[in-house]
Amino acid sequence: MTSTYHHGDLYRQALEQAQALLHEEGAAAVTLRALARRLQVTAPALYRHFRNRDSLLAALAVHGFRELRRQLLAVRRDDALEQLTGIGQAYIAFAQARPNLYRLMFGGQLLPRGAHPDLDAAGLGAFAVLQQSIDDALAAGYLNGQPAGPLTAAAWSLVHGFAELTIDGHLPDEQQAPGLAALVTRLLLPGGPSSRDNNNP
Amino acid sequence: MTSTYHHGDLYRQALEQAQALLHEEGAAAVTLRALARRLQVTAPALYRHFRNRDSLLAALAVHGFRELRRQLLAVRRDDALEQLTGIGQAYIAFAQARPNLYRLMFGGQLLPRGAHPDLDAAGLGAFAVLQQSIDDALAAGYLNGQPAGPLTAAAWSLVHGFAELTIDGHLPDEQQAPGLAALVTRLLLPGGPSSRDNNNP
DNA sequence: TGTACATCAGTGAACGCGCGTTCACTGATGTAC
DNA sequence: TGTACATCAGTGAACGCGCGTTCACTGATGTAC
Repeated sequence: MTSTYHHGDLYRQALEQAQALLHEEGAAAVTLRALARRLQVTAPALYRHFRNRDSLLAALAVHGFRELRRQLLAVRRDDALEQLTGIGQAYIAFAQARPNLYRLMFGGQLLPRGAHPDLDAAGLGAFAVLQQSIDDALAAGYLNGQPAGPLTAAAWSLVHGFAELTIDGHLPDEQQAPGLAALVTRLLLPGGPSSRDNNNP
Repeated sequence: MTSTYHHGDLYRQALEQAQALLHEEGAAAVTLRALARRLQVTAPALYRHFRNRDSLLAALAVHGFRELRRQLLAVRRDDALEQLTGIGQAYIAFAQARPNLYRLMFGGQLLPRGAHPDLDAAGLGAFAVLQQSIDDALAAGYLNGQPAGPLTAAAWSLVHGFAELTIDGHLPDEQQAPGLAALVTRLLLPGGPSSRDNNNP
């Protein structure tokens, strides 16, 4: 029992510690050896649970996308337009709370598309929530009936761009980011924030 | 003369080949040794021209920001609103033409803010062009007089987000990206593309 | 114009590092009878 | 209930790799007189 042989829980603990490592030091620091040190286990032991380093990273990203989807699904507002902006803000909050995870998920360099089918599916799962809420807003008569495709691309671009710019410190006034996020997500709406209440259908 | 001693032009050629290496294989592949191989020179020779690897990468990013600024300044449209969307599209085109350079410039992990003053200044120089064109659009009575700060953040988020999503292959319909970029940059405008011509001041 | 010499910009060998991964192994666990 | 044995999940040593960087050096260049 005191022996570390047959740890019993290594897979779960490895994922947990890999998430911590990613959060604290970024994707480049998530090496099998560093993870093994953290788990007080030899590095080859990890090969019982992960095919190689790449699939460890892919597993982290998959978990990230599923958690993102969960958080977006948790947003519940009565009005379809409020729902849409709420989802946008939840999206931004997710990225700001876990910048290194978010970079791994969207970095593009570390995890080439197509190499990990699970990963692609998990990404689409998160994307679908945003897409649905745009469809709902359109069905409710909002957004001037603009075509859904470009609208979705624009909405996603806006929140993704804002998230990345803030977590990388590129926006000058980052200190006021919370309020800024709300304003920014509303700017996409017809007429902008100042006219939101008096000229919608 | 046939000797490689006193190459004479190593700094310029090193920058050039480093740009090529970055473009072809990404920032991780820009190592001093790989660059030296490409230049048919020993690695320590590069230390005559760059303090270390990090400042080589910083030099690449600085050149990137200056080129981006140049391309944004080259946009010239009569109407202030056309100017703004033109700049947005030029921005997106820059990122799509040099994805690896763009990732290096905005990656955030590779080159921490504050470590390279030249780099921060070059970044602000590019940002200023976008900011100016928003100020101009506001002065011309466009954009419903919304506050310039959030507007600038939103505009930058939109083009940055769209650029990143497309170069990383995250947008489903990437094949139609050229037309999509035009549509997306117009969505920020009051009323969206369909009503752009008939309800502006 | 010629020569001594300082300086500049390369070379070649070497350092230590951490990494992913493979290999033969061994101790712990669970199962069939 | 006890035992033989297959299987599972670790260990420890080792491999080869490419990297950034330092060091003492040397060949080429330019300048002062």
